Formats: sequence, structure tokens, C-alpha cells
Amino acid sequence: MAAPPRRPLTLRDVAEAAGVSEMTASRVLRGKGDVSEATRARVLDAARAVGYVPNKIAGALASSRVNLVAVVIPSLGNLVFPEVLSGISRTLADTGLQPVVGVTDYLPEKEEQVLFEMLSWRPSGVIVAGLEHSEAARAMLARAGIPVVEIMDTDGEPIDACVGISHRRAGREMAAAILAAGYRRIGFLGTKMPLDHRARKRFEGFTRTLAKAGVEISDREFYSGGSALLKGREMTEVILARRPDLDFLYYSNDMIGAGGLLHLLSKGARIPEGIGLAGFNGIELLDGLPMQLATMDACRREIGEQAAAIIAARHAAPDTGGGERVELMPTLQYGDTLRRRPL
Amino acid sequence: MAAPPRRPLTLRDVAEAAGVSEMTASRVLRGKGDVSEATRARVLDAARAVGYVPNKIAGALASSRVNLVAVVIPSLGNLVFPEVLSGISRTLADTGLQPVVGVTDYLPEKEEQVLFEMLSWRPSGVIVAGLEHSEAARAMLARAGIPVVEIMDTDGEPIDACVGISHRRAGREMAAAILAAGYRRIGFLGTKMPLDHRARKRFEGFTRTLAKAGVEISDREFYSGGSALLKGREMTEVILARRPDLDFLYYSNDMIGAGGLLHLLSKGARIPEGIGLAGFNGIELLDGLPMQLATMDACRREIGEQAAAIIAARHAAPDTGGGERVELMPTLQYGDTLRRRPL
DNA sequence: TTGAAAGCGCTAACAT
DNA sequence: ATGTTAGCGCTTTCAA
Repeated sequence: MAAPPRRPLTLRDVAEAAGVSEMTASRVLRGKGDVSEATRARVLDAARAVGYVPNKIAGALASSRVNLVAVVIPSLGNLVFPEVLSGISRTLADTGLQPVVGVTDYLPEKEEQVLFEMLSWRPSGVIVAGLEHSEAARAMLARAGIPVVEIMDTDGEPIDACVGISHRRAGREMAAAILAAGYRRIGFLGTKMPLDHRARKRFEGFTRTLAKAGVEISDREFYSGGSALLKGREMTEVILARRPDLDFLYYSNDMIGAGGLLHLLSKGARIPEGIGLAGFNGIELLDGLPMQLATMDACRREIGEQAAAIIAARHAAPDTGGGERVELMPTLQYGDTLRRRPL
Repeated sequence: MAAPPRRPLTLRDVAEAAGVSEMTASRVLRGKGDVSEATRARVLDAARAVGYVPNKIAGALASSRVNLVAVVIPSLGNLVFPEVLSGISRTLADTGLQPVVGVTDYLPEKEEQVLFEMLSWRPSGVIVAGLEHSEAARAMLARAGIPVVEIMDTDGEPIDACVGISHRRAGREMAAAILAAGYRRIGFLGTKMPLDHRARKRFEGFTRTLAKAGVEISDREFYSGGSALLKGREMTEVILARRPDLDFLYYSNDMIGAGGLLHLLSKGARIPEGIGLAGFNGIELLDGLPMQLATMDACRREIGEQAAAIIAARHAAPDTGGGERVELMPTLQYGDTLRRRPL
């Protein structure tokens, strides 16, 4: 048993072991070009025997082809993004392309850094969350000469393609449903995140529709950090202490909504007659709660799939497509916490 | 405004624009070697002006240095792994190294593929979850000539270094605490995942300690797929319908434990006097539940940090270290669902 | 079906 | 402080 060589094995080593040229070995390992069955077998055996792992860096440089798709998202803790990712992975699986994930923590500067870093590996495409980016980031993406798909949001001007939902519309539809059910004294509970543009747009759509009906948000409460479930409880307690007359609570995400729901249940609140609740996202995780929280599905999986499909299509047929715009329609789930008609 | 060139910009373009050699431009952009302040400024201006994004593929090939660390984990949906990742990212942030994530879905074959794919990019190190891998995967890692840190688990023989907790010990300690509290008719609820070796080891440690006290698991129930919270409710209902006499339920993770807790609370069970519950992981997410579930912290964040620190140290000082073994000690949290002494 | 030569864009090593 | 040369490990292209 020889000690493992310090130098990683090269194609040349495999070729020598198999008694063929580097070129032939290369053809076998990539499955391109005509190679006789006999040589193919010899090369494959040799590669396996020595434990050859190809050097994609060299391959990519020589061919200027990189089977990587950069995926840039704000966070992995959010539960929403792993689901988007899973949609991307599944769709990309059959195409020879591979997702590579970068996380921005909702910081524009970090997004810029991550994009720069990823583009320097010359990926075949970029999927990036949101339509808001620094000028430099937009310029980088526009100049990269590869497909760019902005996801999650369609309220704005994409650099190239985009796939998502309209968060303004989502906010409007939720407001309409709440008004239709007869609720009027509405509290809003959200995250203290000026850079979460999608939450902001939902809020804008929400308040605008209320305003048209002559209704204003009665009170609001924001949090940052910590366990979302716990924060939801706490915020709910706080806002109701201040405004016990509220008859509806709209949460910017399901997790804090679930916390609020648990709090209200423990207080014996009459839901949804006395007070209604709604969140946003449609997280499956919460299916086991005592009551089903009203929410709106963000189409996470499908967003991932369609974004990946756009990249894959353009990869297969370069100089085709461009500027695709896909707006998905989220569906309102009333659950048990939003009544369907006035009392 | 000229149309963006189809060909990405090269270092040569920047060098020409700045009126220096490629080599000088390279030195400026990497911040290595002596360059006069004047030329440095000219090069940086030129690079910014044309929007140059370096080609790391070429750089890596020329220098045989890649600032990437492969991180291979079973899943992103688990909540545990994003936390490990966050520990890794934070620790790597100051080192110039960058994590690249691969997901295996708990499948050995997929793990092998993912490792092969990642190793072909010649990363500076590998962090991989678990100690169980296919023969081929172990061989690949051993031959790669880079630091390899296996994480989450210390019950076994690492290829190189490892950082984690002993899941057998975790199972034993939980069993000891349950016995000490006087519970005797114990049910186990877990995932139908033969390939989740850590859950298996916890179960082994758990049953062994029970056996030493002459206690056997009274009943068990397994699930797969679906919302963990909901499954936890359902399994709990099922197992208690079969064995209403159970006085303790041990869940293989906190999420199903939380489901069980919600179910029991809705049934008005007396917890922890009538029946006790415990999970595993110490997920912060669940802090807002009506009662705090007994659990055992899996040291996720710290595992990520220490693993990254090992890679970083060896990257800074090659041919140093090797074979590090770090066993972290999880702490038992009694919460509100596991009493501390017999009734 | 196979091989030889050239070069991808950058950096190490050695000039100057 | 700056430039020149060679070459990283592979693939493209062309020739046999």
C-alpha cells in the first residue's frame, strides 16, 4: 500500500495507466466523441483504480463552461428559502447544472460582495432574491453576460428575468378579505427590517386597500431577533395591552402569527369571532398547531422551479429567451383564524 | 454608451486601460507585492471603470489555491444544519475562506456524488456531517490531501478530524434522567430513517441505559414525511390509544415532540406529573410554546465554529495539525415536561 | 478512432 | 517597483 501522493492525480496519470493519450482519456471521462468500447473500458478502469477526481478548474478554464448556477438569498434560517432552494435543486438535477448558494443576511453590501465572489467563478446563471440591489450589483449582473433571474418579487423592474409574486397584491388581497369579514380595528405586527422589501411592499398594499375603505391601521408593533414564536407571543400581549379593542392582527410572517395564536388561545380568546389573525407564507411546518392560521402561500417551491427552468432553458439554447416575467398568484388560506363573512 | 462586450473583461483589458503590465495589475488587485501608490490607484480606477470581475478559475489554476471550503450536510430543512452553517460562515468570515454547501438528502450515493463534484473544484478543506460514508467516499476524502472534518457525531472513527457530540451518550443521559424521575413505562417516537445514524445511536444509548435498569421501551411509533409538528400530534395520539398507560414519551427530535406536547395539552394531560416528554436538539424556534419541552442541546453553532476553526488553522499553517477530535458536551434541559425527581 | 499542438486567464519565479 | 517567461490541467481544433 503506497502512501497517497502529495500531488493530486491528473488526467495524464490516468492516460498513462490506461496506455492512451490524454485526449482520449478526456473524451472517455466526458463521454464525448467516438471512443472504441475497449479503450473506454480501459480508461474507466484506470481512473477508478487510481481514484481519479477530475480537476474542474482546469476543465472550466479550457472550455469556458461552468456547470454552476449562483443562488443568492438573504437567509437560510427563514424556512422559506430552503424551500425555494429545494425547488431549484430538483429542477436543475436533470440538466447537469448545480446550484451554489450564497447568503446575504439582508445586507446590500454583503449581497454585492457575494455576487462579486460568485461571478468571479463564471457561473452559467444567477438566481437572486429580490429586485432591490445596489447600483454596482445591478451593473455587475447586467454585464455578466449570463441569464439572471430575480425571484420572490415582481413589483419592480428586473435586470433580466423575474419569477415571483406581487407582494403589494398579496397585502391588498389580505386587506380585502379582512374588511369583507367585517373586521375594522386592525393591528399590524412585523419585523424591524427596513431592508426586507417584500414585507414592506405587503404592508404598503395592505394599508392602501384599508385606506380606500376608510380604515387605518389602529396600532403596530415590531420586533427583531430572537425566537419568532416567542416574539409573536410577546408582541401580541403588548399590542393588546395597549389596544384591547383590536379585532384583527395581521402578522408579517407565519411564525410570529403562530406565537400570537398560541398566546390568544391560552387567554381563551374567541377566534375568529372575537378577534382574527393572519400571517404570511403558508409554512407547512405549522400544520400541527391547534388552529390553522390564516395565511397566504408565497409559492416558494414553484418560484424555485420556474427560475431554475429559465436558467436551464437558456443554458440549453444560448442567445434564446431573455426578459421572462412570471407572476405567480398566491392563494389566500382562511384557515380557522379569519372568518369569511361579517358576524 | 457602448453595448456590453460579449467577451468578459480580462486582466489584460484592465492592464491596458491603466497602462501597466498584466503582472502589475494582478499584484494590485490581489494586494500582494510592492506597487507604488500611483500605479495602484490607476489600476484600481481602471478596474472599477470597466467593471472588471476577476476570473477565479484562471487564478485558482495558476496558483493552485482555492479559497473554498466544501460543506456537505444531509438537509437544509432540518433547522439544525442552517445553524451549523451559520457557525461555519461566521468563523470563516475573517479567514478569506468561503463555505460552499452541498446537500445529500441522507443518501449515501448522493453524498458520494456531491463529494466527488465538490472535490473536483479542489477546495481547501471539507466539512462533512456524520462519520458514516461509503467506502468510495472515505477513500476520496482520505486521498484528497486536504483537511477533512466530520461533524455532529463522535461515535466512530473519523477519516481525519471530527467535532461533535456523542449521540450514544446523549441517549444514555436522557434515559438516566427519565429513570431518575421515576418514569417507567416509556414510549419512543421517531423518524423512519435507517440512514439517520445519529438518531439511531441516540436510540441505542437510550435503550441500553434503560436495559441496565431492567426497563424496556414499552412501545414505539415511527413516521416519515409531512409536517413534523402535525406528525408529532398524530403519532402521539396513536401510541397513546394503543398504550394509554405510558408515562413518558421520548421523541427523536424537538419538532415532533412539540407536536406531541400540543396534543397532550389539548387533551388536558397533567405534564410532567401524569406523563413526561422529551425531544432532542434544543431548537430555539420552539421557545414560544405553552410549555418548554425537555430536550438536549446538540451544540450546533459551536460544532460549526470549531470545525471551521480547524480548517482555518490548517489552511494558515499547512502540514500542521491533523486528527483533531473534539467532543462537545450537550446539556440536558428539563424544561417543563420532565420532572426532576420521583413523585 | 486516435493523437498533437495551442491556448483558456491568471500567477510563481525570476529578471531588471 | 515593474516586467518577462513559463506553465497550472484541461479542452478545442485540427491533423492523421
